[in-house]
Amino acid sequence: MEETRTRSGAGRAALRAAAAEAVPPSALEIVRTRSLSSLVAQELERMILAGTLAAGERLNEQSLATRLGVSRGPVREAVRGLERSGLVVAVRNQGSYVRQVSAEEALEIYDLRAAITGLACARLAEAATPAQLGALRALVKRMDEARRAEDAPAYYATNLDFHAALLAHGAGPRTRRLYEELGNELHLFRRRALVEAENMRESNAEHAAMLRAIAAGDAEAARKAGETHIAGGKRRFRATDITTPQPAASKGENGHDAGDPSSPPRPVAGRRGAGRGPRGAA
Amino acid sequence: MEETRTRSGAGRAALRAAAAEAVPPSALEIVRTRSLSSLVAQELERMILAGTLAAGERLNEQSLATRLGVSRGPVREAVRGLERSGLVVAVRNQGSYVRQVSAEEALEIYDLRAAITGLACARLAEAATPAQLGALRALVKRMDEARRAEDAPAYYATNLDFHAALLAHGAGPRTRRLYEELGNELHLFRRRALVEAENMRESNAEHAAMLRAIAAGDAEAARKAGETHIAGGKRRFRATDITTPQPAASKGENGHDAGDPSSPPRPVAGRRGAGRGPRGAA
DNA sequence: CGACTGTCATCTGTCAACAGTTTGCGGCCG
DNA sequence: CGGCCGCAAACTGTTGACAGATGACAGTCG
Repeated sequence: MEETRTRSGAGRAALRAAAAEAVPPSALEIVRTRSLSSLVAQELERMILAGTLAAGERLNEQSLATRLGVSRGPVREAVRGLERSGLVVAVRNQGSYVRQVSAEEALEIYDLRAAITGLACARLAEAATPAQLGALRALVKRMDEARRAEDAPAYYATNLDFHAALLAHGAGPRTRRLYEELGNELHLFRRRALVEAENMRESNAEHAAMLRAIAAGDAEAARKAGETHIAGGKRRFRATDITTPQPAASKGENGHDAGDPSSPPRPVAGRRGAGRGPRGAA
Repeated sequence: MEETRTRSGAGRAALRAAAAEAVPPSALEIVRTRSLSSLVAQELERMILAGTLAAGERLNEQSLATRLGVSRGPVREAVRGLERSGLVVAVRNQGSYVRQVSAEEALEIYDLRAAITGLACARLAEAATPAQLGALRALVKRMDEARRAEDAPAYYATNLDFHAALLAHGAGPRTRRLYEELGNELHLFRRRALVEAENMRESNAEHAAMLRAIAAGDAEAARKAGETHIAGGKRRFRATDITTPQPAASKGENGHDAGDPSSPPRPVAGRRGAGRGPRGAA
């Protein structure tokens, strides 16, 4: 394809249309507010979380730019942002790769989410309104119905709503953003399906326990119930993932210090250039 | 020079040899490893945290580029990264500003750090080695000496070491990074001096309590002690900052939902362009 | 004397081009 | 026949240049 750098206007229009689809309120208005870089970043993040860009995959700037109908500049800026967010890792003169989250990191993220959920539950136990409690109860009830009907997708969706409501009422905006970012990182685990796997009965029983403690105004119990719930998810996650190194015995030296925080630049699958291969082939 | 792309093989070997030899210090070698964008980002972050770029200050891309001796491209990429990190906020066609952290956000960050510290303490209570315990004890002892000598700077530095050691032994790399980022954000509070203000006696007593619980292997008590310590810092912070809205009475509706997560683009002080004024005037 | 509008300089957003490096493939020598 | 060298291509890193927008000053009208 030779349209690499010819008509950028058409491509941009395409991007605008794609971006406008998901947002009913205004059309070209968002373009006046958001810069191309941010739109590209949003789109890349969506692609990564949706799996269109798989974990470990290499990001070709030129290809992405052409695909989105923009120049390489905005793409580079967006990738830099995503790098800071921890969604991609970059190696100089080599390229950027969608980050791969190891099992250890996934478990660590579970711990963080547990702490945050516990924090929100404790806050909620101290200052929850009857309306908020009612909303949470309704969500638990909906999950129970989904569980009875064995409707896993519905349960999963409502579960997300429940946790979102928990954070919305019991935590500030910064905490919510952090929780969301951690959730996104969890999606980069090599087998993301594990993240969504849940034992509905066990899980919802824990939800109910959290709610009871919150309603009782027992901050300490609520915090613990929240932490336990996420720890349960972590346990179910670990039980499913056979390759996870169970820390079982070695309690002495918890060698957290080893290794890089982000996964190394291992090229993984996928070749880079086609060498001197025929470039005109269509 | 016409040798642009002639002997890449020999040049490569030579460069590799040079790279292998000149490992210890840092020369122009870092430039070969890190990209300009990352270096600029690092420098900007340093400037922001050091106060060279004050909170609310506007970032002029051209000025920064000239000052750092690079083009605007790397600067823009770096700023995008810092924007994702939450250190700056950007408004389209208007510029980027060093983020201003409100009192509410600062308090929220304190809560998050408390949860993280509690997590690390609990982990440590379950799996701390005698060597780690000894190191922590030594730090507490050093702080006590600094307190007796009323050497606030020394106390502050050792306090940082103590918390760093806590995280290094009791948490994973992701947790440590998060803790550091939250600390950086705290530095963006309008009166950053408050963050560093500590009641040395009270603070170190809490350190000792944390250590006791960890040594006793009581994870729950250790977690609580860690949380209490940061909560104490939060309390001291709030007591000093008179403008903080004490949530005292209104327990009913905790309206966390209001407002943007990041401070608005308020232009704050500092004019932008000089208009059509005489530019040559000295 | 106050409010409004026109004009302009500065800055950001974006694009296109240049330079350097890494990498794969083909050929050559041992 | 295997390993090494050299070439070539693609890709990233960086720079410079161009358009659009923003904000402010200055003149003018009510």
